[in-house]
Amino acid sequence: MRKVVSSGQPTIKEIAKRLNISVSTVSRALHDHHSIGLRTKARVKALAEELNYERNQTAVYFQQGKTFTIGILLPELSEAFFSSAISGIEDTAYSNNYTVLLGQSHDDEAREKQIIQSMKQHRVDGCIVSIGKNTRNYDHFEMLRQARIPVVFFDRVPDLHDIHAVSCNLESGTIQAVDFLLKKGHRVIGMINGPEQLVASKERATGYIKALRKHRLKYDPELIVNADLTAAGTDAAMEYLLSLKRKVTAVVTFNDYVAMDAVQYALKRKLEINKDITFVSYANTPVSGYTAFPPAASVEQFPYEQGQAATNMLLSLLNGEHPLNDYTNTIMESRLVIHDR
Amino acid sequence: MRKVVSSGQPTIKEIAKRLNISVSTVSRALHDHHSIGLRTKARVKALAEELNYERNQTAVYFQQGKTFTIGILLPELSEAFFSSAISGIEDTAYSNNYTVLLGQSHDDEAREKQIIQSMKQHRVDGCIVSIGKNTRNYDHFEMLRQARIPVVFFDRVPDLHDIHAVSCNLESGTIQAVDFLLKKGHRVIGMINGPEQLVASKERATGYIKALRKHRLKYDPELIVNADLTAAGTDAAMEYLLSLKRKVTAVVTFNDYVAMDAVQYALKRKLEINKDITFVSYANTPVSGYTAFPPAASVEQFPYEQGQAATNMLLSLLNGEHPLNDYTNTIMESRLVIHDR
DNA sequence: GGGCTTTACGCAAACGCTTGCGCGGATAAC
DNA sequence: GTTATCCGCGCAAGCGTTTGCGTAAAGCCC
Repeated sequence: MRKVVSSGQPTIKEIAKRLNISVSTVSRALHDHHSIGLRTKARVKALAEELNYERNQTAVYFQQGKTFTIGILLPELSEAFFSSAISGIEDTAYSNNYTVLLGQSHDDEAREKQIIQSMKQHRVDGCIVSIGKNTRNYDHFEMLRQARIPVVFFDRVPDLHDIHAVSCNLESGTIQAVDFLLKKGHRVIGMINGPEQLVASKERATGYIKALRKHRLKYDPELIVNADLTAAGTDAAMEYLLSLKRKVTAVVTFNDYVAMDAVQYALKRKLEINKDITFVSYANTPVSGYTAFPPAASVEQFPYEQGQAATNMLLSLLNGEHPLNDYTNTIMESRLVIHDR
Repeated sequence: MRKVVSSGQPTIKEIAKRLNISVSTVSRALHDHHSIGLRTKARVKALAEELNYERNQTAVYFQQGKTFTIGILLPELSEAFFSSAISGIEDTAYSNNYTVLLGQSHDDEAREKQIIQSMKQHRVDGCIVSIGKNTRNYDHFEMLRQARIPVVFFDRVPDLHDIHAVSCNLESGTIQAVDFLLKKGHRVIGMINGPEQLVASKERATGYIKALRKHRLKYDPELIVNADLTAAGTDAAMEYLLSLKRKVTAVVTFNDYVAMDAVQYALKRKLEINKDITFVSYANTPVSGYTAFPPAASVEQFPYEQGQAATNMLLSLLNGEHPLNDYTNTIMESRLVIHDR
């Protein structure tokens, strides 16, 4: 017969043989099943302990069709926002006895699809996903749905209605941000927004517009520019904003990294930060506190908490506490954190 | 019999039945086994395609005793160094068809042990580990060895000889760093080092001493202080260094975060950075480029490359290309990156 | 003491897949 | 025409665990 790679790990079969009882009895004894006598239980447990027995989870997973594993798909692990989110996800997954399988898409749609495929093959119980900024096709998630694998999206959420999602209401944060700038006297406020298809970009834009309307100010579409979040893209966006006839005195940037790049560009153009031009941003990255010119304020998006919330939602889907087809979009409030008054 | 939770996913059994052939034939056909006729292969593949068949990996894992999964244990996912490292690990694992299971210890030894335990139960093929800064007991890794699960340590490596490890030679980097400061005229150089039991701390210390010796300068043990890497610990260390009789004009800090905290402390003490006091650090964190007072130089530790190297090493252990008991310590050279001349 | 329930355990199937081996039939070699 | 060779496929075991059901033995009540 086939060569068995004896891993040396003892099995319940082994225990059963040594004790002259059946494997089912051993299994039940180890699970404290009521129908097993106290003496047998004790003997089984003692021997298990002695042999250093450890349940073969792969066998259990296979048998039960459940892996107690959740897949996480993110664009980029090394981005601060996502690494905090992961941290939140891993923590709550861990305390619910789930483990976490990881994949990064690097914002590449093809790789995203492959990772989802691989997770499906791994038979993860569910997924937590933040889509890449270029992803426009959602077939791979549709496949997950057909395989009955629940997915919770967070932060970068596809623009669909029939999904589970956790995200931060950036509209309100944006309103706070623009309010803040208006109160400081700024009237021409630019915005470096992200890729158009991101829900987050839309929320920022509408927040921006609503804030202006609240103050009975006219909205000038020229002032919002969509960028690709790279340093070069940010430079181009800044160049554009500074080239407008109306003099831009403040800019709302997509996130703190964009803000840092924008600051660098402004410095190159000999502008004085917080005087000639003021920046307000998103993410409230801790390191920005150490920077030379941190944004005057930043919208905190609570990545760790978003991770927790997404995981909790997924867990309640997995436990059947929440019906799979009852799509909910948990929205967390963002909050403007003011660094410089 | 037991209720089967029909996941709807077709199995080879199903295919076999529909085609009136045996499961073994189907299995072999899908694997392009030479002993299966071309016609049958085609028929099987066509039907598999049509039914959207997908191999149940949990079954394969179980049957083969291999999971194509590697476990990663790190102190803190949200630390820039580690998130870069993860990124490198995930990338190389991915391109070798391995997936990645994740756990963070938060520098807590108990949690570290639990995670290792969980990974062992998950039957990961191998592990990549960076130990917590408080970990002093290595029993959990000994258990992995007994279970024949190879482990590659990286960055934070336990002080043992019979392990596989990838790390950065901080001694050479430290020599470069101290050289740099000496050439700038500094003669009293402090060092805020990490916890004593970390190998990295020892390397930093010996590098420091060797650099002085190279320049025929006497080594004053008072100038090296071990800290715990928290902001408070850094403050205390700075307070101590600044209280010495000999006036410290430069400080080598354990990493960029410590450097940032130290800078903040110095500012509070009304010291002028790069004049009254100069900092040199480790990690070369990208954000430090944006900070008001980046360290004058930083020792790059190549986290992404360390992650890659560790993964490659683990893979060659798993493929049997490298014997399990041939313990090697791959050492990558660190390199001083000078920001401010 | 007969019928009942309870206690404590064993039997065997099932989860989906891989693989060593056996075997019938076609083909090639002599 | 006989024997050796090879092709194409099926049989069945086995991976470790769980679990529905069957069943002895023991205990209970009247």
